[in-house]
Amino acid sequence: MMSPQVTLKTISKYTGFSVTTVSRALTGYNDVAKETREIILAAANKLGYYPNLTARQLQKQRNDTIGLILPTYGPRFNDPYFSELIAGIGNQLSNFGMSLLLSVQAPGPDEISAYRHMVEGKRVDGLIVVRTRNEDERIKYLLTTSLPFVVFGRSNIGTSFNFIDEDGEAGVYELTEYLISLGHKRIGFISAPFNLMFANYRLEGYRKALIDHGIDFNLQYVYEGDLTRKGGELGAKKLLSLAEKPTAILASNDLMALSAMSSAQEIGLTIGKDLSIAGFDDIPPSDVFSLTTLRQPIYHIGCLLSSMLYKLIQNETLDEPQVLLKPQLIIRNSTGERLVD
Amino acid sequence: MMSPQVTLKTISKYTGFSVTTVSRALTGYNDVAKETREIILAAANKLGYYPNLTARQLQKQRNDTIGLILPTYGPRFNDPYFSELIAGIGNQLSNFGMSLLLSVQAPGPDEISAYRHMVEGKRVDGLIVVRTRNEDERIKYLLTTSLPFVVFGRSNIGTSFNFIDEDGEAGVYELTEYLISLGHKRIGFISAPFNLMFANYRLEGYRKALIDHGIDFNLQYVYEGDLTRKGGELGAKKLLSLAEKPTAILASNDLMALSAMSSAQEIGLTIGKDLSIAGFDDIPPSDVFSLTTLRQPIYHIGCLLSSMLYKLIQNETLDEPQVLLKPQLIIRNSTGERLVD
DNA sequence: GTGAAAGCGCTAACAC
DNA sequence: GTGTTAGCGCTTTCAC
Repeated sequence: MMSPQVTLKTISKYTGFSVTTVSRALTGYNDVAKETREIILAAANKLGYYPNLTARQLQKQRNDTIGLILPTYGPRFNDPYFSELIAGIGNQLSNFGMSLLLSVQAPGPDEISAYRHMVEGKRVDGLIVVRTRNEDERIKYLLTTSLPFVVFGRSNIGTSFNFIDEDGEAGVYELTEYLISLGHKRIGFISAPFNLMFANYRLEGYRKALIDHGIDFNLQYVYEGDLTRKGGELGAKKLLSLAEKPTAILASNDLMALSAMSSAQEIGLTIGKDLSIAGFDDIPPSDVFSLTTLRQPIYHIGCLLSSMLYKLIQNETLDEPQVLLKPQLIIRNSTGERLVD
Repeated sequence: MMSPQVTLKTISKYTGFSVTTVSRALTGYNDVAKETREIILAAANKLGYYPNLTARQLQKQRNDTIGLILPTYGPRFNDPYFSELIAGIGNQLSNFGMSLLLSVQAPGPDEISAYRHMVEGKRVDGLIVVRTRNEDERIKYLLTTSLPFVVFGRSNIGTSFNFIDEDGEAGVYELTEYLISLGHKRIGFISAPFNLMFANYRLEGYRKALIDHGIDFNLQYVYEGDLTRKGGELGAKKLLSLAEKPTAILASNDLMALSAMSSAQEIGLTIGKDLSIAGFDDIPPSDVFSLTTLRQPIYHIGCLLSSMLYKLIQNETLDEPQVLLKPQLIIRNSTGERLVD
């Protein structure tokens, strides 16, 4: 209960062996007499010894902990897939006996402080950066330190770094091409905020597919959404109020796609017939609503991020320091042949 | 860059003052000469000093960190609202200058080890327990330690502890009553796994409302789902294959409600007319699909959990050690008057 | 005001 | 094999 902490010293006094010997016996050194070890183990067990991890960390200059700072805003602004990502990162980490130190910090002036706190306060052995942005200052900062880190996403900072990313461009290209093959010519695009790197890749896939098939890329058909329900709704409204309405709409994430879907239904359109809709992510409800989408193996990405970082921390070199995963096109009923003009 | 760590000693040597004085100047003690402080501050700044948090923790016997162990399984088994909860916990925590140590550990034999690791390894100043279960052993364990902790959810362990929970029973009672008021008499219930406490409260609200309105509580109308899409689908199929089909279905969470909705639509039922459906949580897509549901202020609950725990850690007493929040009934179009027999 | 000394709990180098 | 000593970087008595 409120018992004073049991330390090596306690066991040392109890058994008569020195603190050093106790330490060695407990950490499994083999230059300890078998009998001694047994005595010490028994005592430790009896007294309920558990090593003080902080002390060990200070001594070893290693925390067995990695950091993750979630760039999230207030309520309802969180990607549901962050939990999936964290689950992947965390599960893999526990295989390595490491833990995750997590902070939540909205992008802005305090963000780098949060990074400094972890890095310069020597709280973590490595860091994972997620949701990259244009000229990402977090990455720039980390490059000035010697701390190992891996990034989920790419960024145009002019220096190379270790990352894993989904190939949004290739994915959306394939999806757009699929829509074109269904006869669609006017395809709207509800984008994520342009300062997010993935938004650009996805948009680019869309643009290229259009061009490659002789369709004009027209900014009128692009709406910059905010990744939330609201964004999808506003995007759908704007695109569907154009004189020459799109017959298909692509959204940069499923949440916006789903809400665009619902907006369209409200004004009487039948999805997959009057209007085709597709998203990106394949979050659980997408399946439920038969949304055509691109699946990101987000849990798996989390595992991979942990593994890569762990290797870096162990000073191993990565055989694949930059991984690009192709998302999988999942065709469901929200997309269909162009029937209207 | 790879520069050796700048410590108090470095500054001490650089300025000629003792380590003690440097420490006092930097932590803002006022018994340091103004001039001395300025010299030291300047040096610290110039050398890029940042305190080693691990060392400080060891000395202070305090980590400014709280722990959270996510009881989650593999991919696709994660409640999307965990990210919302974490965002709330984390954001509030940073207001207190504290961080969050997070582990992921599926329920099972290793789970308590994960708790012991945090608690007995003295890695955290307090702990948050989420998703309570019957006879929750995690809580039992924590009660044997002297570590402050708060729980999201209640449990029948026979001892009282600090918690915050949503009043699932009252919520579902109100919702069931609402359905009854619409004329529904045969109401199906897709439950969460019975070992989860919240499942029982919600089921109980349903049961009581039926009884109170003279409707038999019949276990045939209850299906134990697994909280995933699949559970909702199987639940809907089972319930809708009964000889006396329900005219309304309640689900213990939105994800199951949404997939039940979709299953029903597939066999030609119009939601809100032929069949009413309601859920619990109000996750983002629920809004989109006009699902009647009970809203849990999950982000806010996260904030509250942090605040409560912080107070406990500061040795303050809680004026409200056990909080029960009434969820808010959100009526949308998935529920309507009973039209069929 | 400032410094010397001790100690948080642990590990590691070196002796014996 | 085991103990002594030192030290990770910090804070905190206690002198002066």
